[in-house]
Amino acid sequence: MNAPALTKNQALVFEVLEKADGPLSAYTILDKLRDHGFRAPLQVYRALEKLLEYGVVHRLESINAFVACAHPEQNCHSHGIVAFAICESCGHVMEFHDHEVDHRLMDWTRGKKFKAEKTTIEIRGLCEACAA
Amino acid sequence: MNAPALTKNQALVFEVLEKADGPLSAYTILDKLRDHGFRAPLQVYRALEKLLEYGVVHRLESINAFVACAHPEQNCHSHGIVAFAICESCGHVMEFHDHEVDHRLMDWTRGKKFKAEKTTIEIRGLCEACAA
DNA sequence: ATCGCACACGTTATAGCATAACGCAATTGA
DNA sequence: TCAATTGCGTTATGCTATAACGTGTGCGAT
Repeated sequence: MNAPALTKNQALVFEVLEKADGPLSAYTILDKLRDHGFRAPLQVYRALEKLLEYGVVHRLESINAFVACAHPEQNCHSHGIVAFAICESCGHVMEFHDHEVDHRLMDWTRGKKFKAEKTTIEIRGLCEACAA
Repeated sequence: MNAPALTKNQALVFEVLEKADGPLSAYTILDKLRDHGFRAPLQVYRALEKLLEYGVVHRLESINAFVACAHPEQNCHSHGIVAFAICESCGHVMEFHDHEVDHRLMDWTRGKKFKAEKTTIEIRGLCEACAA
């Protein structure tokens, strides 16, 4: 799923996420875009839905927030499972991939004949700076 | 964290989760316990908080639901990271552990000096029966 | 014994996250 | 040109979770 040109709303939402230095909730995004004419949550959620589909934005399930992909130039969907480390103090998020983890999880699903659609890996804790 | 004797509310909530053959939302639990005097969400959330702490219940972040631990006789917290495969069709959940995955994620966090507190691994898709 | 503390509990209210359902406008392609 | 698709705006609603307050009970320390 490669990203076609973004619509106005999608571009606005993406821009907000890119500029943020951490994940944002849909409602926070909404607030940041009120000056640009956003009035309702659905405007944000609809844009997010597409951005997620294009792979340029990730959803952090454990904190109900969204974050711009760390390397949007490539197609993130081709990197296998994306994992996140989320600092609960400063809110910073690190995105990474580990093919061995992918492999082990795929082994498991294959063994169970489970058809995986979407896998979430999120580590919450304290980043180096905050743990000190 | 080993489980002390459960209080009345905790026992009721745990029983509901044990009898269910899939994850339940807090509000679904609430509805099932109205006959036992439950009136408000907090009664459920407070019980769940303790049950999570004792390791006899897991929270599924990606679907905002709760499920009884698959092997509550042991202390689940001692098994390393718990992973879940969640069927989006029938709602069934499989719980598993993979020490190699744990190891890889721990390697990563150690490398980044990230202090992990809680790790979520959830695979959503279709179970064997539903994929057929 | 009784005071103080910790903890479970009950209740009301509110905050935060997400989607349903309707209608309109622009685009596209048969 | 007509039908289908997609994006957009709006109102309303539903689901998830917690804040804040007060009550009662058990239990150890003085």
